[in-house]
Amino acid sequence: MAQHHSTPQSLVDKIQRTMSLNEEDRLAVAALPWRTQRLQRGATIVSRGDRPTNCFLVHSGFVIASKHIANGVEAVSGLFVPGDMPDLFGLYLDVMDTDMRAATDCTIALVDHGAVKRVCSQYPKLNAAFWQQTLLASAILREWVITVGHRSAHARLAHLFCEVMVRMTEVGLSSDFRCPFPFTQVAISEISGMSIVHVNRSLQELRGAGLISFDGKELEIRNWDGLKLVADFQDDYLHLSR
Amino acid sequence: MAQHHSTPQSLVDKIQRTMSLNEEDRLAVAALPWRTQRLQRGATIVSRGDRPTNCFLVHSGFVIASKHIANGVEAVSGLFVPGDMPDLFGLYLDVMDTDMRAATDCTIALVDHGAVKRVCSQYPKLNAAFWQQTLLASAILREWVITVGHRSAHARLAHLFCEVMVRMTEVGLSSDFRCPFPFTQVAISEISGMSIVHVNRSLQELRGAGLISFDGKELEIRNWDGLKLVADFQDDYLHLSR
DNA sequence: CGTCGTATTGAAATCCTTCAATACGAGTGG
DNA sequence: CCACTCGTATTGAAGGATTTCAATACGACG
Repeated sequence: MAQHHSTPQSLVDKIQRTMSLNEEDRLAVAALPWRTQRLQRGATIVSRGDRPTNCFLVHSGFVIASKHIANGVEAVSGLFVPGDMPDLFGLYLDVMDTDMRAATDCTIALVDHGAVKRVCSQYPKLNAAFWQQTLLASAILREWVITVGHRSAHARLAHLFCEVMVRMTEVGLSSDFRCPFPFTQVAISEISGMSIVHVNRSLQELRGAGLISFDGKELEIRNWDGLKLVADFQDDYLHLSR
Repeated sequence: MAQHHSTPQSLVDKIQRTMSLNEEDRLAVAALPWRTQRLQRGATIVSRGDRPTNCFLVHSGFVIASKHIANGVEAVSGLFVPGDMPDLFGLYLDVMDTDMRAATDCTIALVDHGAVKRVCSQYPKLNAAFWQQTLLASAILREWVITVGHRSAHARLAHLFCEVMVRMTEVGLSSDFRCPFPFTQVAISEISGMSIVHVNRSLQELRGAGLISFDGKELEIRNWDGLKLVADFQDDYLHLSR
C-alpha cells in the first residue's frame, strides 16, 4: 500500500475554525509522523477489539463506523468526511469498541498515538484542539441518537443530507450546495438505518418536492430552507465558528 | 440552594477503574473548587444555547440530556448516573447544544471550567483522565445510536436495563443485580424514546419472562444472561477495566 | 448479449404509535 | 372517613409508518 508523508492541512483548517493556532502549533501538527495510505472501498481500517497504537485522519473519501449486532447486521454509528479523525477516541480508550471501514475509496493519514500525546503535552493549544475534535464528534452522536430515535424516515434522510452538506462545506468540499456523495441507495440505507425500499421512496419524495437532487455520485440541495424544515435541522450541534 | 464543599470520591473512583492516579493527582481533584448543590426532580441544570463556565459531577440521582425538537417533543440523548460528568464536553465547546435536567432529585457538584483546565495542564494524568471521561461518554452514545436505530423496542428496554445496571455497579450503587431506578413508565418512555403504551407492554414481557422485576423504584435483574441475550448486550463499549 | 449490481414498484406483514377507556393508589379537602 | 382528583398503570383496538417479500426494469461492463 502506497505510503508517503502528507500535510494534514484539512485538520489544521478544521481546528482553526474554532481555535486560533499560532505558527508553532501549526508546525507541530505538520511535523507529526503522518503516514498517508490509500484504501479501497470496503477496506477495514480498525476492528472492534483492536488495541490501537495509531489513529487516522481522513484526507479524501468517506469512512463509516459500525458494529455487527445480533443477527450479523452491520449497524452504522457514524459517517466521517475529510478532515475528521474518526478513531481519535482510541487515544484514551484501550480497546476499540467499533469497526471502521472505508465507505468509498479513501486516502487517510495515520499517526502514532504516542506522537499525538507528545505534542498534546508539549502544546496546550493542541491538547485542547484534539480534545475538542473528539467533543465535536460526540455532539454529532448526540444529534444522531435523537434523529434516529425521534424523526421520521424521510426527515432522517433529509437530516443526513443537511449534515453532510454542512460538514463538507466546512472543509471546502462543496460549492453551490453541491458536494460529492458517492453512495448507492443500499449504502444510504446502511448509513441511515432505513430499509432500502424506504430509502428509495423517501429519496423520491425529497426529489419530488424539489428539495434535493442526487444521482448516486453528487448530492445537490436545491432548496436549503425547505430541506432544513423537513429535516428539523438546526446546525448548532456542529459548532460552526460564529 | 444549599451549597457546600464535597469530595468527588465517585469521580476519583471511576477514573481509577481505568487509570492509576497517584496521591498527588487525587489531591488535586479533591482540591478543585467543587460546589455541591441539591436539585429537585425536573430542575434545569444547563440549557441549549448556554455558554457554560462550569461543569458538574453527579453525586446522587439521575440526570438527563435532551433537546426539544420540531413539535416541541423532548428527545433524550443521554442518561447519567452518579460519578458521571454529563456536560464535561462543554469544557471545549463554547455553547451548549443540549439541555440537561435532573431526572430525579439529585445532588451535583459544580466546578469551574478554568479550574479544571488548570489542573489538566498541571497534571498530565488528570488531563488524560478527564479527556477519557468524555470519550467513555461518546462510546455510550455510539451504542445508543445503534440501539435506537437497530434494535426492537423490547430489546431497547432490555439494553437500557443492562447498561444502567452495569453503570450503577461500576460506582458501587448496585448489589445482587439490584439498583435504584426511580422512574415512572412515562419517564422510561422518554428515556427510551418509546411510547408509553409500548413501554408498559415491553415491561410486562420482560417481567413475564422472569428477566427483571421493577416496581418504579428499584430495578432487579433476575436473569442476567437471559436479559443480555434479548438485549444483545455486549459490555465492551463501557470499557470496564479488565 | 448476458450478467450482476442497482433502482424502482406493488403488496402484504409487522411493529409500534395513537386514541380511548378503565383501574389503581396516594394525597387533599370537606 | 369519604369523595375527589390527579398521576400512573393497564388494556383494547384502530391506524400508521416502515419493513419484508417479490417482481420488474435499468445500466454498466465484460
